[in-house]
Amino acid sequence: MDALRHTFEQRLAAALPGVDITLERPKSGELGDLAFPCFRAGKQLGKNPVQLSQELAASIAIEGAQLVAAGPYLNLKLTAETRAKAVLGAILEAAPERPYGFRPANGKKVIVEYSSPNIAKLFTIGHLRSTMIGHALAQTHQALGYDVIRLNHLGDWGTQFGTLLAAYTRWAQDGNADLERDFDWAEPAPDKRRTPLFRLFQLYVRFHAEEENDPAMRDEARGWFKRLEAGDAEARRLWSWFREISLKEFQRIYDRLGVSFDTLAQGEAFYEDRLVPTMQRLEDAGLLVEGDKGARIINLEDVGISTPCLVQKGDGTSIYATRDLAAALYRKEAYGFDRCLYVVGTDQVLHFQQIFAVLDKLDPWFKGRMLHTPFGMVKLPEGKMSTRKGNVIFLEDVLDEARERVAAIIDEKNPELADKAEVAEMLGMGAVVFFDAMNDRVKPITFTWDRVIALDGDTGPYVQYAHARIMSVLRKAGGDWAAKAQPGACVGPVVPFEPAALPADLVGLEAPEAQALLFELAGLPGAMTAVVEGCMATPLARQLVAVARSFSGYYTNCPILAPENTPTVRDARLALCVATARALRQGLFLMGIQAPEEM
RNA sequence: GGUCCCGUAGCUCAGCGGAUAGAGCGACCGCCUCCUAAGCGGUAGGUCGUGGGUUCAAUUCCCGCCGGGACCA
Repeated sequence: MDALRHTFEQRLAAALPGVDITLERPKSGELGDLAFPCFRAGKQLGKNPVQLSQELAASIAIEGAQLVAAGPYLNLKLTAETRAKAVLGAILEAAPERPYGFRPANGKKVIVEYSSPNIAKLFTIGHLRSTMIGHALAQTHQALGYDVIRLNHLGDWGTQFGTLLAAYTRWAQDGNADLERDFDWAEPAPDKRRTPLFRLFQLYVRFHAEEENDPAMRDEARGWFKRLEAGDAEARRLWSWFREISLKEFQRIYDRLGVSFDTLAQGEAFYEDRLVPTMQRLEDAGLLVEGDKGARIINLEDVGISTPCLVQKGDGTSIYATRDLAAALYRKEAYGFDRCLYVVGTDQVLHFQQIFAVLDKLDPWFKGRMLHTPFGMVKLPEGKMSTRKGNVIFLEDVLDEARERVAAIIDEKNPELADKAEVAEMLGMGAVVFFDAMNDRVKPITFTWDRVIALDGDTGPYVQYAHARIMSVLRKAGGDWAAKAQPGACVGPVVPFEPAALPADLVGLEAPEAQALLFELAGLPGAMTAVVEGCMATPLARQLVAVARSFSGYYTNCPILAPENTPTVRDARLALCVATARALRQGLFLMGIQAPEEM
């Protein structure tokens, strides 16, 4: 396909010297495979675009393709066979280490900072957004040849530890020091949540509830955080223990989600001893100004940000802006990146504008390298979720509920299925994770169970279903067909398949449904590029749906194993199945979703 | 009060300078003697919030206004 594109571009350039040639992808495969809109060229040459397109169609010839003038567009339409050969070849003959749509190393380094949960809090449905968007971005960048560093800026420092330390010493230390039992003042935790982390969370929630009526408690919490920052041994010991408890739980969730990081050791606390040098650098650069109550701030009015960046509070304690600055400076030294993505919610847009502006002032090197990828908050129909108030939807509850709903459907539709539990987990996850990617907009999401765990229509399970059906056909085809859609062990973003030879003859794929499927498969590399350019998984998710949808059309209209098919037709159609299965499996994997063999 | 984001079909959302504005859900009508009906086909449903401007071309870019949200104070 790339070769054909190149030829088309060259022919156009030869016919239109001095005109910039930008090709588009037509809206549908019926129009063609590549389109050249003649508006701009027409203007440059003083010609009517409709006429220009007709002239070009008549004067340019490309083997295996037809040039069609459609109004002001010049469309390159491949013959059924060329299209099949180009697309199937690109997928089936790809080297195992560089699947379809992947690119060779480009020497660029990208840091993706994502997930970043706070210690002592449980994952809510909100955390899924950062975690899975970040995961998909990391995977796709890697697929396109970037060197990716996956960082988790754990919230393991900050004033919330003051709260936690105060709450723990107040209510837990004597009676329940090891957090092994439920508290007698709290609702007993459901079985699956009877963990030390959940009890820490309960302490946190209780402290905030009682603090409302007792402002003195706020000072108590602040006092503990000061002790922690000052290196107080007891505060440190508890902090480190809380952290350990939390990390153990987090790891379990990450394992379930199939997400991993280069390190979990570079959370906020990691930068603690870099705060003083960072403040010094700001001071040396003459950026620090005295704010209200002895706070230290940096004015950003000259760069169009009216709110100054607060880097140290009046009481001398640090704030997360300082830690983000220290982190960025450290990352420059340690990694020397080309791009640093922060997958953090829209509520932090001002914060990152400020951080990036301060970095620009401090060191021009940062200019253009820092990028905030904001995503909308998850809200409940009754309003904002609040961990403090305890009205939250926990991520694990959503995943469990999704799994149960899927299991019920399996019992109804395919009770004989082996590995029921495993498949239910795959599909449940597929539903929840895919939903999130389909809605990757800056707009907030209102959580309702039926929306987030939808299983019909444009959903993860729909794409997974297409894959399962293909595998079923391939199994029935016998021979080594099923094996051709069976990958080796995944490495990074790569789902490795052994190269498979194209059938010698590709007749049997002339039907519009087969051609439409080929067209959508051809759109996947572009979708991957769009993920990296737009920093969102949405284009990939939508292209996968388009592939799955056109596969359904192909499946219903082009019988693959029908006895009346000649072996040639059968083989060509099976080859398209294998290619589709490979593409779907790889695409889903980039998003962190597994493709089942059967469902 | 200031800054930023969002207003597209009954609902949830794509599209974000160009070819007849697309999906899913919901509604209605069809399709399992045939490779998994978690599916497929069809019908109904839109002055792309609103008023200007830029352009050969605006749902898409710019400005005002009206609604909704976020952040800062």
